[in-house]
Order: sequence, then C-alpha cells, then structure tokens
Amino acid sequence: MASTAATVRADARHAMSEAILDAARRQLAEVGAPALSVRAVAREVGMASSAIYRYVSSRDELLTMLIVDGYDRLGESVEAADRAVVDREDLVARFRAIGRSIRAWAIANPHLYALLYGSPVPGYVAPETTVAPATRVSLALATLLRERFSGVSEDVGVPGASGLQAELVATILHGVGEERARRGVEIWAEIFGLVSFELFGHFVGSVADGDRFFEASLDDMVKRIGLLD
Amino acid sequence: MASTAATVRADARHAMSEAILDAARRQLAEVGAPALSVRAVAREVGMASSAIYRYVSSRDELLTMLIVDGYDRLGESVEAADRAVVDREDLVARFRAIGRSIRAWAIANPHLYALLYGSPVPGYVAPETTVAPATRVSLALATLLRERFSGVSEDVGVPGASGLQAELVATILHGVGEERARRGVEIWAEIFGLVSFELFGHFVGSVADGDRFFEASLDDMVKRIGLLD
DNA sequence: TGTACATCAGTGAACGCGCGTTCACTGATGTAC
DNA sequence: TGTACATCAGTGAACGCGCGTTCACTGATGTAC
Repeated sequence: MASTAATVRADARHAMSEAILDAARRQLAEVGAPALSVRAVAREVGMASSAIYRYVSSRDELLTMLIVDGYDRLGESVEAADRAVVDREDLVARFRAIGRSIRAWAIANPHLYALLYGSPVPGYVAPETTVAPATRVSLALATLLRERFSGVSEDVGVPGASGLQAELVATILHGVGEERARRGVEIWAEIFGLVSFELFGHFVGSVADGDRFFEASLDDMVKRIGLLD
Repeated sequence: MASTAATVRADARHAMSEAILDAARRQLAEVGAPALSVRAVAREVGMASSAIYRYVSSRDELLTMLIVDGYDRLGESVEAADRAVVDREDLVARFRAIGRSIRAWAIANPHLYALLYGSPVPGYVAPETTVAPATRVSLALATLLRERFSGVSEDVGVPGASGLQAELVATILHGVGEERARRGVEIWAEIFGLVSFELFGHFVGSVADGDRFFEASLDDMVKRIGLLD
C-alpha cells in the first residue's frame, strides 16, 4: 500500500535520526559538551557534515536533544530503581533506591551528568522541551512524600516561610505540608550536591570511600525526610 | 641604586601580570570559561596576542591562574564574613555567616563559581597549585567544628564507617568524632549543592524565594551540625 | 660617568586547525493521474 | 501499470571565522667594566 512506501522513507529517516543521536551521545561521553561538534558527529555517523542539517537545525538543537535524552535516561533509571522495590509500602527502601540510582547513573555517565547538572553552557538557553523530562527525578521523590503524608497529617509549617513556589506545595506536594515539602526540596538538591562534589573532584582529600560516605549520608537524609514512622 | 632600576622593570612586569589577570577575570565574567580565549584577553589588555606568552605559558595556565585566584577570593570573602561575627563563641552565627557568604559570592560571580564548582573543563587537569586555596572554605567550616568539640567530647562514631579519609578525621577535624565529621562534610557539600541548584537553574518552578529557602535550609543545617549546645 | 653587550617586553606576520553553516547539485524515492 | 513531476536525503566545495601558538624582529631597559 501507499502508506508502506511512505513508511519506508519515514523509517529510514527515523533510523538515521537515532544513529545521529547515538553518535552524539558517544561523542559527548568522549569529549564532553563544550567540545561536542556537529562535524565530529557527522564523521562518526559516516556522512558529510552538511547532511546532519537535514536532521538537526543547529548545534544548539543537538545539545537540546542530548539534554532531553539525558534527563529521560536518568528519569527512566530512577523510576526503574524505584519500581524494583517489591514492598511498595517501604518508602525508605524506595528513597534509598532512588538516591543510589542517581549516583550510579551519574558515575556511569559523567559527561552527560555534567551537561545536565554542571555549569550551564554559556549562551545556550534550554528551551521548554527540556522542562518536563527534567522533572522526572523530583517527581519520583515527591511521590514518596505524598504517599507518606497526603491526607494523613495536618499541614506543617507556615505557608510561604519555606521560600517554595506556593503552587508546588499545593499540587505535586499537596498535603505534605510546607516545612516537610521544603525539607524534601532541600534533600533533593543535597543528593545532587553530593554526587556533583564526588564527580567533580571536590572530595579528593576528604572522602576516601564514596560508596560508604554516600550510604551514610542517605541514612541521614532518611531520618530527616520523615519517611520513617 | 642598581636594585631600584631592576625593580622598575620588575614592577612593570608585575603590573602587567595583574592587568592580564584582571582582563582574564573580566572576560571570564562575560563569556564564561569554555569561551575564554588568550586572544580576547590580549585584546582587552591592549597588546598583541603573542605578547601574552611573555606572562602566561598557555591557555591552561591562564585557567589555572583564574581558578587559584577564584578560590582565594571566595576564601577571603568567607573568612571575612566569619571574622565579622563579633561574638567568636557564637559558632552558629559564624556558621550562618559562612554559608551566606558562599551563596552571596556565587551569585555575584556566577561564571567564576561555575568554573570552580561546575563541570570540570574537559581535558584540563588542575595542578597542585589549586589544592591549597581550594581548601579555605572547608577549613573555615572545620574550624567551627573543632572549636566546638575538640577535647570536649569523647569520640563519636565507628572509625572508618563514614567513608572519610582517616587522615582528615585525625588532623583538621581532630577530636570532632567520626560521625560528626562526616556530617560536617555532608553539610559542606550540601551548601554548594543548594547554591549550584539555584545558580544553575534547577530551582526554577520549585523555589520562588531563594533567600528565604536558603535561610530555612541553613536553619536545618545548624540543627544537624551540632553547633548548638 | 660612558660604553659594549645582554636581557627582556612587545610586535606583527604567519602556521595550521577545526568549526558552524550555506548552497547548488545529483540521484533516489514517493505521488498524482 | 506507466509516465511526469515533486519531494527528499545526501554530497562536496566553499564561506568566513577565531583560535592557540611560534618565530624572527625591534627597541628599550639593565649590567659589567
């Protein structure tokens, strides 16, 4: 049928897009974001550099694709780690699984992690497309808080005192309470702070055993976040 | 005398070195580290690009100078904030002053902060020279812990359980105790985690009032770090 | 104090490089009748 | 089913650019006697 023919071309196009993203990912893993070049990606994928422009309109768009893809992969990995906890009621286990999977993913993908959570690329402005995939990790954490507190507890904390966006407290963290919500956001940022310090070399000279240190920090966070009874 | 003549040249050289570092700092503040170029610095300082090489042996060395200078400025700023607390016994006030000054400095110098605490520059290896100035902030924090606990308390925590470098626990944090030392390091990393999240745009959509949020987080840290009686 | 030589700061041209992006083109694939 | 035209993927040459770094040089500053 006609649509089949059309699909052949569309499939080829889709496959080529994938190949380009793959190559870009490999390039990124190798040389890092600042050194990522359209021409190198073209070379890796085996075509003229100009041909890339049939698929990607500029270097910035290539970066955007990598960012979106990166957030999605991290999100996927975190959600999988969460899902893998059999006892769904064991919120502490789920929290630890999430924390560990963030760190493990970062260690496995240092350049991609740096692109997502390191210095912003100067001159590059992340478009709207990147917002949704970026929230998957925080959503996984927020879900734990909501499962634990929603409806169960009276509101805790003075509205607005946390500095949080009121809308966040009212929707994704609904029923959690202002102060507990704030602590959740703090811990979310802390996890990435620990991972970044480790990955970016700031623990050289102070932390000898990254695994152990991170686990001990998770212990601490578990106590503070209030998922224990 | 002869030494005066020699000093004239040395002084000129010194002044020129300063001018170059100044120009590099301005360039960095404007375009960020990845886009920093020797030629642009030369232009800014008003000389031929080749002349820079009388003062700096390579672009990497220029980066190193900026890093060392950056850590020193941040360290200076943190130490000044600490010193400004009149009641030296008020360790909590000193802790808060340190935390605030880190954040304020980062907000005032975003590109420099990103160079120090954001993604490592791929291919660049920080030489030994950068190590000492990098420790000034953590030293300021460690001092508070030592002043509070040294000699006063029996050791807390199982040796090695923290994942910390044993040497660190035995020297700079001597007498603080393994677990409290670990918490100190965790909080040190958390402060930078919070600052990085704010500066790098990850709080968009969740934190509305950065000042308030940071202050509330400091409250939390104060309680955890054990500086209160 | 004066002269001869050595050191140093700064110049300007040049090197080779890789980059992002454009453009006119060719040949293959898809569409309408 | 066959033909005429339109769309699309990919090529290769070219654009202009700014970069890091080297090098032979000039003129000024410093040093030794």
